[in-house]
Amino acid sequence: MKKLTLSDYQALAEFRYQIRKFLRSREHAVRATGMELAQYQLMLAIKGIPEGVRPRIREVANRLQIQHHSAVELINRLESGGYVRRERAQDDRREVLLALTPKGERVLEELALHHHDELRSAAPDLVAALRGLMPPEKVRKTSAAHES
Amino acid sequence: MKKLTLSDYQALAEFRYQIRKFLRSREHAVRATGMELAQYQLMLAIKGIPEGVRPRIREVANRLQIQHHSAVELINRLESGGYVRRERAQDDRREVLLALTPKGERVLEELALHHHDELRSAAPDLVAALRGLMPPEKVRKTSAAHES
DNA sequence: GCATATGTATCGTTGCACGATATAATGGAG
DNA sequence: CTCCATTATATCGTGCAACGATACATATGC
Repeated sequence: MKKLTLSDYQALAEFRYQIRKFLRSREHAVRATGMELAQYQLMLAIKGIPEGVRPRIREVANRLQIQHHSAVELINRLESGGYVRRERAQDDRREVLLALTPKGERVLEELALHHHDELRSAAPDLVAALRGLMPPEKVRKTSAAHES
Repeated sequence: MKKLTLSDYQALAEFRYQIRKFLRSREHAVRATGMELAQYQLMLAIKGIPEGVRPRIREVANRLQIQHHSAVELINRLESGGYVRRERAQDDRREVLLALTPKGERVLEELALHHHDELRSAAPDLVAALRGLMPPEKVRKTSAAHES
């Protein structure tokens, strides 16, 4: 099995650094509204849930890739903050459906707009950092790009 | 100021989901060795530090984009686990230089190898997800696109 | 030598996430 | 219809990560 060279380690570390710088500024933006990053992400998961999928706790937990009871805790905090509302499903009364409150919608919109812009402007750097990890010969075509 | 459409929210949520799935599998790989993700990342930051930069605590904290005292705590745990060694700098005795122990090197190599492979195979999907966030017309050239 | 800056460490707190376990509702086997 | 396994949610106790405030040590300029 092949070994990593020092510059492989450097590329990994550099990629992580770039991602993290981006994440960090988002963290600050989120905190400035009085929420935590994980809470914003949960709200985003509710809002951005694919068509036809019901916003149950389990579903949202899956989208966030956390245990369902971690989601429960996040939702408890979000509900206390007045960002999110729980609602028992009527057909299957085990299910709890989630909805954003008007306050939640407002905050989410502001943050997501910022997030969207930032991500779009960071995208080229992220792509470049990913290229740094690829074998040198294959760098040119990242995925489907029929080069210039 | 422009508003986000529902599909913008879905794209953001989807991107987050894809990243997170990747991150999660790494988390599991790291935990399986008895470490936490953040601890692995700190070790990677030590190993992958740019040439000519000394692995001081402050420096590493900067690379991780955390407060220096958060790094101190991570390092305390890493040192207890025998992954990392502290060493006072001789010229400036305020500085603490970090080095991986043989055990740390071994674990890091194994994890980073796995990480490197995974990241390389996930790269096209990540790039594709990033494209999903770009305006449809500008999709072709990911980075250097000067407007239409 | 002393004030100030810089680097590291400690304390107390909060949030996140987890495993284990509990409670509630559903649905199927008999 | 009753019992039981399954599914969905919630609670409890724990550990890690990160933070702000603060303290301590060393270095450097005046």
